[in-house]
Amino acid sequence: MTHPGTAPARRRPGIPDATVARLPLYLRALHALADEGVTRVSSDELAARVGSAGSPAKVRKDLSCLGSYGTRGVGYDVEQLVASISAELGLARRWPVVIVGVGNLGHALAGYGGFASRGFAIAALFDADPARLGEVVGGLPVRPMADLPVVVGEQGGAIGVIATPAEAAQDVCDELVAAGVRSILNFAPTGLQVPDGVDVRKVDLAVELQILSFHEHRKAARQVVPA
Amino acid sequence: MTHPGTAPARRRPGIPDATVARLPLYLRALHALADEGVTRVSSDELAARVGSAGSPAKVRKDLSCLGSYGTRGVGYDVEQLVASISAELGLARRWPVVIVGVGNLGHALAGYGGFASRGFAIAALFDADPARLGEVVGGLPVRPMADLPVVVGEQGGAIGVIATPAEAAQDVCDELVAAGVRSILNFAPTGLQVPDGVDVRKVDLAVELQILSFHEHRKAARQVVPA
DNA sequence: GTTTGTGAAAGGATTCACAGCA
DNA sequence: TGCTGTGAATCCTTTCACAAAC
Repeated sequence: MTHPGTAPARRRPGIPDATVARLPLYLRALHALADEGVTRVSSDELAARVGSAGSPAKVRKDLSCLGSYGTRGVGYDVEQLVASISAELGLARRWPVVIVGVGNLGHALAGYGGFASRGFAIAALFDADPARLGEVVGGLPVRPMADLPVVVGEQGGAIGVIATPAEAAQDVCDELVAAGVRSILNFAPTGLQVPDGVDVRKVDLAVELQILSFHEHRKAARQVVPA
Repeated sequence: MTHPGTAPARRRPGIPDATVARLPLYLRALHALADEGVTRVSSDELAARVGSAGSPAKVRKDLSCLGSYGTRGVGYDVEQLVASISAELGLARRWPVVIVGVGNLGHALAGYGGFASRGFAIAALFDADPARLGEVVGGLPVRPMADLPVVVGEQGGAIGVIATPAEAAQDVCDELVAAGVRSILNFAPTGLQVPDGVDVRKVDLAVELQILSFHEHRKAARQVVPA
């Protein structure tokens, strides 16, 4: 910190991306700790809980971005950290999520309980296939794409989830952006072009497997030709 | 390259992780190009196809790890690159995948066509719930966890996918490792402890949304208090 | 002229290691 | 004594920029 002795926490002129990506993992672990009745945790313990992505030094550096919520010689207050990270991630508000594409994956997402418990509310489901319209999935009716701007407008913004086949993804993406969505989670196995100011994160199941495949392949090679 | 004029491609004393994570994206884009009948591609064009994760310089550096498969002034041969990346990722072989947990998400994964077309074969489905045993999902019967070592043994190794609730994930992970699985894709929202030599990749849907939430939150703040 | 391949520079992220505080 | 907070050092990644090759 630049100078000591003033307000307890000043922080945050830009949190590194790598840290932002880990804050949700800490939050997850802290909620689990809270459920177990634990009230204090050290950087060592928290790192262990997070698994392979965590080291004690990383935990401390990451958390120091939020201000000083730890006590030397003792550790961090679980409840306080939960509050601080939640605030930083913008989870004070419950974000509306719209899911486009109600195939296999869309169904699974619509039925996933983990969203509600972690700050998100599924606001609506959409599908381009007229045959699916009106079908009720996870308690919500499937709506036509034409309704998208209305729903996003009503919600005052939303996070968009693309769960369509690859061929449809760019069109859907364009429609989401036109409707005012500025954050998109893309499950379709294709890259998306978006204007500045729109964030896209992608999850491609086959890509994850291929990365594992690379390492598995290497391990196998190492056994045959050791050293 | 250290010295010119010898064999056409020498390569690969360790590919950086960041590059490994992008090779599947290039492969995806190249397959799409091939389907369109395109036979040559430049680093600029490939970068554009990959979307936000690509820059021409990155493409060139990444591909240079595989050896020299480009032609200056012309670009890369699509077919040759597909072959070269596939080989590097170990996709000559079709990897068996075992899925544990046949809930919402497990169903979606079992029914996902994208695995087969991209180098993977679902070898078996498992669930700890006796009520689900024998149920047929995506053409495969749900089997008891006790069968896991047999199946992994028969296949000579496999990639494990954990699609269970968080509470069960660590136990399932231990069983997978005990059965000989050394590469795991974890969809359960919890960190996993694994011994050395086992790779874990994780996909947590709520975590992805929370990262988007952070940026959305920031964007909103920026509008209210503009610089 | 065009586009690759690659050193060199710049920018981030992680780890180290220890001062500072409870 | 124990554990946080943090500069310094290290490592990894990305970008730049240009010579070499077509």
